[in-house]
Amino acid sequence: MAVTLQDVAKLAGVSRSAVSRTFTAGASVSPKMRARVEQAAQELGYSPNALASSLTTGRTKLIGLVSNNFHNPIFLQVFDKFTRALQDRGLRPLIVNLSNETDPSNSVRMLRQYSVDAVIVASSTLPLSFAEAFHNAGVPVVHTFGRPSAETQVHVVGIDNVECGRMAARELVARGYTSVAYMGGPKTATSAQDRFLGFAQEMGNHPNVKMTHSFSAAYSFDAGRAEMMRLLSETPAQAYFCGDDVLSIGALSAIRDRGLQIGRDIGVIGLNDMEMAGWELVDLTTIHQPISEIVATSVQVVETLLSDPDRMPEARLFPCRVVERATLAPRVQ
Amino acid sequence: MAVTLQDVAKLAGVSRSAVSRTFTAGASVSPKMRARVEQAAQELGYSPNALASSLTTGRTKLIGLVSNNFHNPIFLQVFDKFTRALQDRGLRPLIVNLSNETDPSNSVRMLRQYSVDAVIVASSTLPLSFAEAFHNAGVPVVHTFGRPSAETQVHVVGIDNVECGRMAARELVARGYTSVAYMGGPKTATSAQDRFLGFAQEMGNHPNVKMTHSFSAAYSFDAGRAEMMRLLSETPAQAYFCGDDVLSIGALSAIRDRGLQIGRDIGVIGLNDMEMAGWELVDLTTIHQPISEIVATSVQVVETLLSDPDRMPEARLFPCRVVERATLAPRVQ
DNA sequence: GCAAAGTTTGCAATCTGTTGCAAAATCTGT
DNA sequence: ACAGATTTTGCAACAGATTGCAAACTTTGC
Repeated sequence: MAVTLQDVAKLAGVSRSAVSRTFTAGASVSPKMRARVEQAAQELGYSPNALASSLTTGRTKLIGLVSNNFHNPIFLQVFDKFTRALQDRGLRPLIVNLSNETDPSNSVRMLRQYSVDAVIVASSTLPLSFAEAFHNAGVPVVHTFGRPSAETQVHVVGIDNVECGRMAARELVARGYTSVAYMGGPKTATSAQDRFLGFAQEMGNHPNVKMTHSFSAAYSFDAGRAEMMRLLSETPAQAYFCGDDVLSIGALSAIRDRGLQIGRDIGVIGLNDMEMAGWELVDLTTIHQPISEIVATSVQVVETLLSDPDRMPEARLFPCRVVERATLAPRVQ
Repeated sequence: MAVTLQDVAKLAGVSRSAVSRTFTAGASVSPKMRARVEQAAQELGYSPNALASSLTTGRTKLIGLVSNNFHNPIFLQVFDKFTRALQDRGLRPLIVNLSNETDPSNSVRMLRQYSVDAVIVASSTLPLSFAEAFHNAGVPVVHTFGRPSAETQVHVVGIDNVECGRMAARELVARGYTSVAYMGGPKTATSAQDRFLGFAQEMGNHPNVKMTHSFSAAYSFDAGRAEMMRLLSETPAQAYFCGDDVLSIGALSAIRDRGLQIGRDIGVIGLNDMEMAGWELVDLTTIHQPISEIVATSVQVVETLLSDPDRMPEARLFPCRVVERATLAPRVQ
């Protein structure tokens, strides 16, 4: 059914090599030859088989894009940007949905079977070991939204979660709250841990402000709402740093339900600055995470890794900034 | 670097065919042989090269998943379900993000180069011709969320948008509104057209109720908000059927901004029943679209198409139902 | 224990394309 | 028009697997 190199060669009356070369950038073909081949190819509707060529070249241009985060709307943006950036460079994203997996070995095997040229692990909740499994299998890998670490061999692109924790803490202190809390994502997520670390660290500088903390079950609306419900039934803090916007929105929902007024009775600051955070009915004060830059950089790193797979691993962390909206009390002069 | 069939064969002291057969389900290998090969494979960490095998078998197990909808949160659910359903069947989704494309030919070419076994077009805004382009290229295709048509050769899985339009109209009439409107998605989207068709058709049975309509720029929050802003500055209807939940939420935002009370002053009914529609701060009355079934069926159809590519095309449409929440006036007795 | 039937195995061709190498063709300068 | 340099072309081997076929083995029935 499909038309092959062979068919084109026959029709054009030339060797198979000639056809191959017309479709290989930088190969030596005379204009005359090229014209003849292209004519024949046109006629037959030929287009080269990328998989067959990958056999000899050792390059598939397939990039594994693995994530376990298919419930947080921010990841739709992430996927959008990733898929576009990759295809703009002629690379093809092969998606792996890890939602229930805890064991990397399956995905490693599968992606190796498809000879992906590299893997992007896009998750702030997967442990370092996950990305490392790819590295150990000899596949270049970048961990987007990962935790940087001196000992690892994997490239990391993301934000400094510890610094974000500090930033949130400073922000709450500056608003004059005297009792604050961290309501994190799942305890096992590196991002949840690091954000807490920074938060607690900064609060250490303000012994007169009371600090508590807790973790919720997932980075999801329901988890945020449930956790805030629980907190409100005890003695709540004056303001919360929620580990993520969608968690924050869940928390806001619980707070409203209790008839408390957000911003005045109780403050919330999130993290991510997802599109929805700016919607009038949410209007969430949050820490902006520069998703576009993170994704763009990740793809860039992948690209350099393609030509230089053993390049020294580095961590590329982007600065964040707080976006002031309506869920915190005004700054104290 | 990579270990091949050859290497395993050598180590096990058997022919390459033997190794190939141990890794091919249903091939004839003695238990003794199999054990020996598996032992050797284990030792070398061998796993077969899916791409090389696809050369001879003509099957890649790659499924093109093409969409242009990376801004509507409902599509994160869609991707989640698709990627899982596919990988549960040993199929691999190769994503194509079409956001800016209008010409199918690029994606057709690209997916043919990668020899995808089939394509899923997941979009309610792309024209029929898009999916047909794949069919014409000889690639089995199912159009999820597409518009069924008697003349086409492509399989369609989705909902009956015309019926949904009628359903919305009946619902608004039952609430006693005397002036209603349709605020659709982009005029070029088949879903927006069909929903309007049904809406207008049903309203034809109620000449005493005034009906108007308009289309917005996209299925997005911003578009919904902008369009509702515009409508409110003229003489708004009492209730709106918005073509989609995210559009509805945009509209709600505009309505609140005007200081109008939702449900009492002005009614809104959406379509999709996205997760967010159930969040307390949204609480949107909407028409539920059974995403899970639609996706599951789409993948099923793809699977049957793999073994029987020329199977008669059919449309599989799922019933929808309205989910009553807080954005419409109560039903009139 | 033997022939017939049934299994398992290996050989060699095949899938589609790339590439090093040497032969053929073309170009250059005079 | 010719030698020498340069470019273009085709041959044949190769990438990593699968598979029809026939040879080699096992099993079965008697």
